[in-house]
Amino acid sequence: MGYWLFKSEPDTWGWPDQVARGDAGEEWHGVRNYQARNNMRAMKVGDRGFFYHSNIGKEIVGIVEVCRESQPDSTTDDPRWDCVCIRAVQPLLRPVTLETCKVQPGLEKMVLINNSRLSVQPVTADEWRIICDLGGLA
DNA sequence: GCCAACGTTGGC
DNA sequence: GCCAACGTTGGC
Repeated sequence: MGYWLFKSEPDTWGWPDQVARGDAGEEWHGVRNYQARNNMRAMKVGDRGFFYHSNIGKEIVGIVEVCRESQPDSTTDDPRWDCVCIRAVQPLLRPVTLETCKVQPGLEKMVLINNSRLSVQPVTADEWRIICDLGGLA
């Protein structure tokens, strides 16, 4: 299974918005960056992702699941852009802040820390486990 | 609110 | 194909 991280400004689309979509999920539209798009194209249904609040909070707040493979982005006619759908799975019991990630052994190489501008990022299985632990999930 | 980093655009 | 200009992102 693949692990990923999705960033969103909570002002625009936050974890509560994502939860409100329920199992139907939400199209992760609006990505206009090739690296981020390529990451989405590599996703499979059932892959897991962290939901990260940028700017406000700067913390990982929840876990999502990819519920549709990448398809054309409905918000543009530009055929270059497509995106997956994700649905909320569960919140972290305790959000994991960027600050925590920066000092946590094992997370030094996280894309979140080294390429903070990439909006859809891969996460390694080790990083996933460490952050779930920090977040209070078994 | 500022600014550094970085990706994209477009002229040549 | 190069590169300068520009816009956006996101931490601080």
